[in-house]
Amino acid sequence: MPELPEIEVIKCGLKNLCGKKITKIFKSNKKMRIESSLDLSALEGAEILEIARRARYLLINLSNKKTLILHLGMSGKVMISKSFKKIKHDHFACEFSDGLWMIFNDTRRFGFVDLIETKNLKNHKMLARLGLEPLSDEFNFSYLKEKLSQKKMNIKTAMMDNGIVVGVGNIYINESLFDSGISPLRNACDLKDFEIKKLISSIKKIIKKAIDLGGSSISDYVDTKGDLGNFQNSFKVYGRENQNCLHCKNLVRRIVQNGRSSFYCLTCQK
DNA sequence: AGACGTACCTGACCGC
DNA sequence: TGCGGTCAGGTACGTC
Repeated sequence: MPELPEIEVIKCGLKNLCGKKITKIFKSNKKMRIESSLDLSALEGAEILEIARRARYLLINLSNKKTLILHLGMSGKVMISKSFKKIKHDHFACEFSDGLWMIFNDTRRFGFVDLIETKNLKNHKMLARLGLEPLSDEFNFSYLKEKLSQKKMNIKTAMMDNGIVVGVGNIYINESLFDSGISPLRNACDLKDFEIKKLISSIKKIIKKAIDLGGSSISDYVDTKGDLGNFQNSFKVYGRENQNCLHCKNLVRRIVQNGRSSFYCLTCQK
């Protein structure tokens, strides 16, 4: 499933679409999580100016002052192909003047495709209330200390709150808490200063490494060329229930917090 | 207002 | 072989 590193890898894979003109649109009649604000046929004739990313949203800025927003949900894929033969779960595709196609396929339809006036982008209901990018300089000790001081919930759930920091999903928060030696059960507001600092550096380190390795391929993530990522081979706790902790050899435990699996080591994470 | 639970969706997997 | 149940999880929304 795509988290921030996977979206970043896909963004880079789409960069060579810049300068291309959209000539044709395909849209399935299956309902996505949210319906497009503008008629997608307005894409035809537009040129791609820039590919950007905010949180888990891919933002494709167009010459007609509109922005195409793609969200991959749990199972979305974006592929670049020399032809388009519709297969199951293809929900959106556009052809460019050189014959290339960009195809959006999403088995579980947790994702969506939306077209919006670029000037209204910041007010889009999915983008308006987002917290900081984890790799930004603003995501630092003083910011996180302030945010966590208001949170009575456990640290794992708190860090998955998009209003604090974006793009850190279940895999990366599990790995980051293990790396920083912090139990997912700790109250967010009880973390010591040194623990907050360690957690921030772990998150930044792990997300950077995941981007370098091409993202994590579990279930069905692939990049725009259909290649798998490699970060899943670096997991230290995620998905390792009842296996030995790589540091102390005790068993990795699995619990459920806020309806999501948490994996952690009782000995290494306090 | 903050915290928590649930719905959305499909395919893989498991036990009988 | 097949069938029903469970799980995966980002996000919005409903409820207390």
